[in-house]
Amino acid sequence: MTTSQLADLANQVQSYGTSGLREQKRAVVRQALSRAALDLALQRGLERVLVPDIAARAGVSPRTFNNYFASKEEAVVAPAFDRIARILAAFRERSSAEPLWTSITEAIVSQFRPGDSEGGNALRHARLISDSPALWVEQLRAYAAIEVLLADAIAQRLGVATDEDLFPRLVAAMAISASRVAFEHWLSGDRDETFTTMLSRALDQVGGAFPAQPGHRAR
Amino acid sequence: MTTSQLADLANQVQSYGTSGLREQKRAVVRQALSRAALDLALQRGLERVLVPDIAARAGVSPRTFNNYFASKEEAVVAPAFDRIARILAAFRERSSAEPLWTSITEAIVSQFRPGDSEGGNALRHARLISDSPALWVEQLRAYAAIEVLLADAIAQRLGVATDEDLFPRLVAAMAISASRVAFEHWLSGDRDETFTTMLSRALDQVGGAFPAQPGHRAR
DNA sequence: GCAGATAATTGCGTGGCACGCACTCTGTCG
DNA sequence: CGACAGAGTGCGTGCCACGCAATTATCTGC
Repeated sequence: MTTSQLADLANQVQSYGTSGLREQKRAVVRQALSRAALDLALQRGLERVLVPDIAARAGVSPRTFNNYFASKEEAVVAPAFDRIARILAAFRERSSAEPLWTSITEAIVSQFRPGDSEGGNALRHARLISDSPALWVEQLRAYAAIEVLLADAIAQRLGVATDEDLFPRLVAAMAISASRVAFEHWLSGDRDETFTTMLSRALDQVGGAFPAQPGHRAR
Repeated sequence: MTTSQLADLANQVQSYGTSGLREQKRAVVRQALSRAALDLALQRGLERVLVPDIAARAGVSPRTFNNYFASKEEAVVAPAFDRIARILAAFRERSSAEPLWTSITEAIVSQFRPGDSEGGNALRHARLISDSPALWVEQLRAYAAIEVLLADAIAQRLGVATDEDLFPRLVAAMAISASRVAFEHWLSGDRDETFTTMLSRALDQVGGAFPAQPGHRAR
C-alpha cells in the first residue's frame, strides 16, 4: 500500500473539521445520499438501484452524487468509515498507562455497545453488505483504512515510526482481523450470544500474542 | 461473508482439474490474457490499458476476455489466486503431527522461497498492484479468498466445523494478515532484509497467541 | 469414428457508470 | 458590498460488464 493510497483511504474518514454553513450543508447532503442509497438498497437490492435513483431520493442531481461518492457501493458503506473515526477517537482517549491491547479492545468494543444503534436496521445493513460482493469488497477497504490509521495511532503512542517498525501495523492488523472474523462469524451463525461478547472473545484470544507494554521486540 | 461469496472467491482459485484438451486450452488462454494484461499495465499503467488491447495481445476477441475475467484488474491479479492454490496444497501436505502454526508458516513461506520467481518481474508486478487502488482492492479479495480456504483446511485438520468454532477462521486470518503486513512493509521499505525473513518474523511474532495443538479453546 | 451433447468464441447490442468541462449559484471574508 | 472560492448541475464522452444468439470446437458413448 502506497502513500497515495493511504491518503485516499484516510480522506474518506469523516474529518468533522470546520463547522461553517458550507461544511455543514455538505455533511447533510452526504448523509442524505448515504441514507438514500442504503434505504433503496434495502428494499430493492443494490443491483436494482441506479445512481440517479439515489440522487433523486436525496433531492440532488445525479452528477452531484459523484462529487461525494465514487460509486453507489461507497455510499452504502460510508457509515463504516464514520465508525472508524469513532473507534480511533476512543482509542486516543484511552490512557497510555493501560496495556496497549486493552486500549485497542475497549476502543473497538465500545463502538458496538450502544445496543445495535438505530434499531434493527443495523443488522439489515450488515447483512446487505455481506451478501453483496460489491459491497463486501467496499467494506474491505474500510477495514484496510482503519488498520492503517489505528497502526499510526499505536505507533504514536509507542513512540516508534511505522515505516521502521512493523509492530504497530501487526498489532492493528490482528485487532481488525479478529473483529472482522468475529463479525462475519456472528452474522452467519445463530447468534445465541451477543456480538460484543463474541467480539471480546476473539480479541482476547488473539491478544495473547502481544506483550502488554512497549517492551515489544519487532526489529 | 455469505456462502455464495465463498463460492465466488473459491472458484477463482485454479482447480487444475481434468487435463482434457478443453481445460488445457482454457488454461492457456487464461494465462495469455493475464500475462497480456500484466505486460501492458507494466509498460503503460493500467489506466491506459483498454480491455480490447489485452484481448488483442492475447489473440482473442474482446468479448472473450469477459468469459475469463470480470475486469482487467482481476486479470492482473490472477497470479495471486494461483499462488493461493499452491499455499493450500503445501499446507495440506504437511504432517498433522507438527504444530499447526508451523505448518501454516512453512506452507506460506515455502511459496516465496524460489527466489522471486520469474526474474525481477515479480517485484514490478507487486509494485504495480500496490500502487494502483483498483488492483490493490482486487488483491484484498485474494487475501480474503485464501483466508477462507485456509480456515477450511485448518478446520478439517482439527476436526471442527468452521460455522461452529471460530478458531480456524481466527488462526487463518492472523496468518494471512501477518503475511500481508509483512509484504506491504517490505515493499515500502528499503528492504535491507529479504522478504522471506521479514515474513517469517511477522508470522513468528503472531503465532505466540495460539496453542500449538488442537487443545484450543474457542467456544 | 461418428453423431449428438456440451462448451467456448465471437459479434452485436444495451444499460450503466465515472468523470471532465463549463456554467451558475451560494456562502465566505476582508 | 464586492470579489473569490467552492459546491451544484447539465451535457457529453469513453469505457465497461454482460445478455443473447449464432458459430465453431471438443467431448462422450456407442
